[in-house]
Amino acid sequence: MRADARKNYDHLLAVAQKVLQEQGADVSMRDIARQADVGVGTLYRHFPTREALLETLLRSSFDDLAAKAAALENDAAADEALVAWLADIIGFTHEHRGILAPMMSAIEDPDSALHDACVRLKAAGASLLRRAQSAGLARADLDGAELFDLIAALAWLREQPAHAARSERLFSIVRDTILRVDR
Amino acid sequence: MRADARKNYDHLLAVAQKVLQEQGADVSMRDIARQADVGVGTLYRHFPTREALLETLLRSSFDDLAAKAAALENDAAADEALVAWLADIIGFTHEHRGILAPMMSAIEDPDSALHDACVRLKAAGASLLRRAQSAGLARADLDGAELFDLIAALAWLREQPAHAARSERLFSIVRDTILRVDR
DNA sequence: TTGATATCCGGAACGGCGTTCCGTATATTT
DNA sequence: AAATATACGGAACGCCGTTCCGGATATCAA
Repeated sequence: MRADARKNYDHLLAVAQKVLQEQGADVSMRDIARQADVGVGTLYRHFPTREALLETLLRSSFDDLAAKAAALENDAAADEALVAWLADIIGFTHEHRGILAPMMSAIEDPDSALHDACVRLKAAGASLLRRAQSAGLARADLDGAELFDLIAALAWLREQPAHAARSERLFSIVRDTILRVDR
Repeated sequence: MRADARKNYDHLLAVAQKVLQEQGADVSMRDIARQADVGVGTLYRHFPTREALLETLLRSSFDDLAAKAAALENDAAADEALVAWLADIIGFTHEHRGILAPMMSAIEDPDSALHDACVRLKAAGASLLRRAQSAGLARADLDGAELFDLIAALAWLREQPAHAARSERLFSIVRDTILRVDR
């Protein structure tokens, strides 16, 4: 990569990080380019799709979430481990406003730059769920896909201004539902 | 209203109904005008916002939902009544793809043409919930706002292609959560 | 140092969007 | 038939995502 290209690439990443954080993941590509004092062509050359940009920006966060999940696999309390990770991932989507929509399309599109990250998250959740189920700490009639749906739904709710106040409340309701073991 | 205006109004409504059903509630206003062989100005004159158009189109559906709720108030089984109505409203949002987003903003915006309809739905759900709670058939630690959130989340999930297959499954999970009475 | 060349940049261009506005046409009333 | 009120169409404005290419710039070879 040519030196000027590298510089632009790094600069774009830095600016995009700030702008995304301020405006949400659905800012216009033009805005990002403008804020970086760069032509829109330059932005698209380095990141051919919005998802490619998001993937690059969030890779470390995704890695963190995966690492956290792996660490929690060894946590003594399988139920608390699962719940803690759920809270993490919902916090993540909330922290990165607007990321949910691209993730939901990415999970269905193997060509999306975000596809792998989503699949990894889903698998990590499924694994934590299975462990909790094996320990008899989570309801048995739930699979990874369903868990992912529940997480996504909670994350979506959290993006709705009208719902903000009830965020923790609904999380705890869903938590109880997941952990409830019929006895 | 002038005769030609009335004609256009009716025609627009008919065309919009068809187009919305085919393309979802987020079709471009231009498309609607085009399909109706009408200038875009004419569409906007009759329906100054997309929400105004949606409200007019769906008014009868909203009324039906309200009437259904009222009828269910007299149903012997308060729990089944609540669940039946939940299924109805989720079916409604699914039938009218794309209606959820405008509804979620409308509920926070008293000036939206959809605001009243949303408030009525929320109130109807809350009422059915209270009745089930009084009968000891629904968990007591849930209020109307939270119920509305749960419905919205399920409706949102149902709009996600990736989730389609698990639609009924998750509905029944949430149903159990709502109806579960700690004993 | 000086070409030559590969690479990269900026921004115009295309088609689409929501929305506003107004000159023109049509219906209604006098 | 003339006057008036009303409604119509679509151009215009400023946004958007995305593509494309002429010109600028960095790198490399001589």
